[in-house]
Amino acid sequence: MYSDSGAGQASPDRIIALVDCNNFFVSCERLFRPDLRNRPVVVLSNNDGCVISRSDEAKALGIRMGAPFFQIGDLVRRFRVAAFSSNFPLYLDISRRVTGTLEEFCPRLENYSVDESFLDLTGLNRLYDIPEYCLKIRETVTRNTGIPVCVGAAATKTLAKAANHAAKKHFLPGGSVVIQDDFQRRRILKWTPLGDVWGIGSRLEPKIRQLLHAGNALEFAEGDEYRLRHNFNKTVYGTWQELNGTPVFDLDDQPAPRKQIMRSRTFGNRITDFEKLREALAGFAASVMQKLREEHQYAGTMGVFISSSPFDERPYSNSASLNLGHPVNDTVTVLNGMDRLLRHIFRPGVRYSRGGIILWDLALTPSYQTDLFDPGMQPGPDDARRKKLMETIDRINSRKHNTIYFAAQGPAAPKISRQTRLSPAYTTSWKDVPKVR
DNA sequence: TCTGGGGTCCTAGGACCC
DNA sequence: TCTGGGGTCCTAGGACCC
Repeated sequence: MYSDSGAGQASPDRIIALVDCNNFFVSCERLFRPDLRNRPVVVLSNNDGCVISRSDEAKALGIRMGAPFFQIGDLVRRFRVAAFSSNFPLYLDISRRVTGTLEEFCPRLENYSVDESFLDLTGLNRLYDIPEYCLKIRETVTRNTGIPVCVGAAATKTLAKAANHAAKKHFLPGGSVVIQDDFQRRRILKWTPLGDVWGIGSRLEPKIRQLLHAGNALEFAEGDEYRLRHNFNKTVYGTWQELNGTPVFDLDDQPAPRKQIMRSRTFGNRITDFEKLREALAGFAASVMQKLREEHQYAGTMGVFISSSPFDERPYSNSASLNLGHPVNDTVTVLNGMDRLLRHIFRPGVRYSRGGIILWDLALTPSYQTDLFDPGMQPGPDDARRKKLMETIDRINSRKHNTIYFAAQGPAAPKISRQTRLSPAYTTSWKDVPKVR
């Protein structure tokens, strides 16, 4: 993430654009439901628990990000708010289409999240007028995919974020803001509340406000460098430098393989029974191992965690981990490990509301060669059979999720959470493709 | 019995992001 | 009754070694 070299010595025409989809999950749902165009719409988290995406109309009603759905029941009924369970396969598919369009504009691109990409436009100012180019990106994405986006561009990622934020909040028209000189930089930063700066969250905001007497991004950027460096860590200092136009965070267009993978859910109903809990965790294990194999990785360490609701009178949570000896990618080994770990931390009488599996020490090879002289570490015929079995299961399940599952997952394997407001899988499942009459 | 400093490695916890 | 899921990075402090 940090520049290895040349931080602060970027070419004078370095320009990074951030393209951010507006209300992304809601916009995806609206693609196939044009009748929802001017209605308030929200998308809900797992178990239809919290609001995780809101249309402008829903925001105007005062529905907060993360609001528990059951708490806004009145608003939902009174204003006919359309609510959807989250449909991640759909959102991922649309996300890929957006990225595909962006690639036509810029070869160097970082997919920062499902709804945001950084584009390196450095050098293009010799061929194009950058503000015009950004507007064209915006129009083309919307035309090709139906998803509205905003664009912000500047010399650093943090400034591009601020510019994008300004475009989104309708500070400036056109849905695109480009910072090209110091006057524009100061103007945008003055409009940006401190807590909206990328990298400044709810814990740091009051501390910075107090120590640097800063209420907005400009006052933060002009705060005393010495005080800053002696009171905060280097990430905060990096953010400060970026607001002042010095690049610190590089474009990460070739992300390293991830370092951990996990699967966890809040259960649709509380679980007290050991067997039921084990079945739920077996489902997470199967899912996380499939993901691991998809990414051609092997795990060296696994962990299990379980907890009651934090709102319980006497909350309980615990976790345990296990060194797997050598990196593995077969589900059976992890299911056995999960069983051992769970027996260790399971406490009877607790109403469990959540659990999960984590894998660490990921590697791209099984690394049998750790000990050439120990025949126990060589791949044997069992490993080959196991490998073949996993490949077969993955191939079948890639066509239809959970067609084959492990006995440990129990008879109710696919149903751990409640999703009562799911939209059809318009783009990823043939049977749900909309029909033209 | 008491007494030193410096280095590395690991882990837990805290902060952030979307 | 009902409160998301999946990541990253940084730092402090303990264990251990010489």
